[in-house]
Amino acid sequence: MPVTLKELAARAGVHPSTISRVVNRDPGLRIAPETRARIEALIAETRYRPNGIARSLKLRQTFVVAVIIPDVTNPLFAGIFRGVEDVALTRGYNVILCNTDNLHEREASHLESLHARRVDGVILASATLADPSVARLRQLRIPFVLVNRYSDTRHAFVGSDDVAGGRLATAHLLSLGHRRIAHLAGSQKVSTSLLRRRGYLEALEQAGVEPDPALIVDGGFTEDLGARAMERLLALSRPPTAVFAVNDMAAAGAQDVLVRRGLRIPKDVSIVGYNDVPLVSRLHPPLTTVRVPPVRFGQASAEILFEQLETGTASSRRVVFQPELVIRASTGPPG
Amino acid sequence: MPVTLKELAARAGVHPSTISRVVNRDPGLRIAPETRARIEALIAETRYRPNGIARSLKLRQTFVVAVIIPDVTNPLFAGIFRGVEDVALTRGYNVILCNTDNLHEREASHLESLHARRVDGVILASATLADPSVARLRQLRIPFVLVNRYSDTRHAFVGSDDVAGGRLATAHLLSLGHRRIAHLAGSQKVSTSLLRRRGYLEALEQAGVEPDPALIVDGGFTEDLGARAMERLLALSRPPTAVFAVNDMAAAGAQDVLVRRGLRIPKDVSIVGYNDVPLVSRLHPPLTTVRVPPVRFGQASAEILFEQLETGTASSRRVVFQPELVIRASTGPPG
DNA sequence: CACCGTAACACAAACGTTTGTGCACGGCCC
DNA sequence: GGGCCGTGCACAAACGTTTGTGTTACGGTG
Repeated sequence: MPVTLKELAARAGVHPSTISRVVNRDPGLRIAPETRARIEALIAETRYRPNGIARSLKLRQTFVVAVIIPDVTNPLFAGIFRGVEDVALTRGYNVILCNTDNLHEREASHLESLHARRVDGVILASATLADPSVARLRQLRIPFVLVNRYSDTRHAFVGSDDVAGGRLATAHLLSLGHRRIAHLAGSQKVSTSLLRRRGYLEALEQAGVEPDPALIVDGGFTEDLGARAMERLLALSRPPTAVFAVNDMAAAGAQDVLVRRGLRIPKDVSIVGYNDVPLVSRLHPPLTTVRVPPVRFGQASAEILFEQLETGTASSRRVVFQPELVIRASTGPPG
Repeated sequence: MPVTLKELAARAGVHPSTISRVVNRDPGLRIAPETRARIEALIAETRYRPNGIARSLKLRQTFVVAVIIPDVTNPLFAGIFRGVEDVALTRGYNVILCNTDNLHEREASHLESLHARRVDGVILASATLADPSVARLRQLRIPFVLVNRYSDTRHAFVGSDDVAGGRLATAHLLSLGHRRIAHLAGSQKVSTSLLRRRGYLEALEQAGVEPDPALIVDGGFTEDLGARAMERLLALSRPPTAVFAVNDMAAAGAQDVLVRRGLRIPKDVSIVGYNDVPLVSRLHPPLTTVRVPPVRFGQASAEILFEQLETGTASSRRVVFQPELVIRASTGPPG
């Protein structure tokens, strides 16, 4: 049971409020130097730390923010978290991490819990399009910023230009001479997937190649789902010569089935991923991918959040980074 | 500004304590069915959620635990986090995540902050041998459990048998015929590194091969450090025919320099990693490694922590999992 | 009819802070 | 010597709960 203000006050022979003021360096405090010295000595001696709970209750501020993501196990989201933690620490904040596994129900349940805890703000990386959770956040008047994905364009958001990313990847394949380019799309309920697909379509159109619906397969974000999608593509009468995957894990899954089938990459099939997560540069062959800066996502979103906390007004700032194509050995001219 | 107990009480025409008791389903509460109905309707209508801060202050319990790890970006620690979050959620707990980057200072600073917040418990995955933070945790009387690494053997701990893991990896290489087996050791300040190295030495001894100090190079846990260590090994007059790395990232780094030098794996050099993180199975060649169950680490440690919270007594339970060798294509007989 | 038990609540203190205001005392000025 | 001002604190309310202990009214009992 740690020391309390009252106990310190009793030992110092002063009123608790006095202790409080020296702890908080109240600028309006007029105090005798010797009294202050006595109190400070006592504080140091007892290693007194104010009870954050009581403090929060009084101040109506918890100095805690939460980040909600689909899954930390995904390096993209882990990076985002690092970014927000970085800036949160400099402000004396701690951060609660919530994984949703892309389940709306879990997201909603986390939200209620975070509300009950009165977190000062939320950074949401798991938003789906028209996500009911963001409506709830507004209703609860919890400051928040969307990151990586957005639910609609009215809210503060930081991410990257996914349309441009999709275009980048697809244009790269087109420039290599590919015409039958497949797309391993993610869930169309999330903005990133939707936009990358749009970028894909735009690039095709711009190159004058007619998109083939059969070449667009809705998969998911995991190795497993990427692999299954790839299998469906290979079953086609005219399989693609290249595939653009919605993320690196799906690409890795696809790559795996290609290798198992004895197909050569990029000779038989070129492949490009998205995110540039660790180790994809060491795949066989090293994966061409679109790089985004997850840590900066986190930092920027945290900064916007704190801005909101300071001004007390919801912002609708949008900061979008430009993705970067990193060309490795998984792409080449069609054989 | 959310509804408070008092407001509800006023609107329901009862005393706040009554509302509190129905919210908390106080078993000793005798209440008129109609009053209860009225209150429950009001609760539902206003979506009232008790202020967790006030609750925590009164109950002296925050229902928050913290997980302290070196870096979430490492899938091992991400997995541990998922494990603890899983079980924490079922108990109505949220979890704060803290990254230390293996910096004692950051660890200590996090600890003070967590103490000020009065978290109910801590799960520490970043402990070094004789870690001062562990001493501090005891001093602060914060229930905690060590995971993956330990600081000394007196405290609750969950992890795996790293000596066995080191033996497993080394014995595998020995059985393939290797005699000059190098070890990319991590920091000898952390138990995992120390123990894996011990396992390595034990296996050598058991096989009757004299360990060569030149073949043991202290590196670190990153790709970069693994790469540099590998370079030093290759500069030796008699380089090793196999290397056992303290973790997968170091192994990947080592693998990269081997490939760049035009050496064939496993023909020229065999390599084995540790942890079996995602994608190492898709490296070129797929990495032989020692698998540990990070999520179960997290779950088990959380369960021990909650056990301590319930009984109110510090435990010194140790649960250790047996690591598993998974043999892939990065290991083979010496060429 | 006095008494008691019980149902159905109300009361108030406490958790550990923060902060606006109040107050006593001493010194200075005129 | 009275008034005034500044210094150095003390006082108390408030933040939103929880919970042990009253308190009231009513119905039943002997």
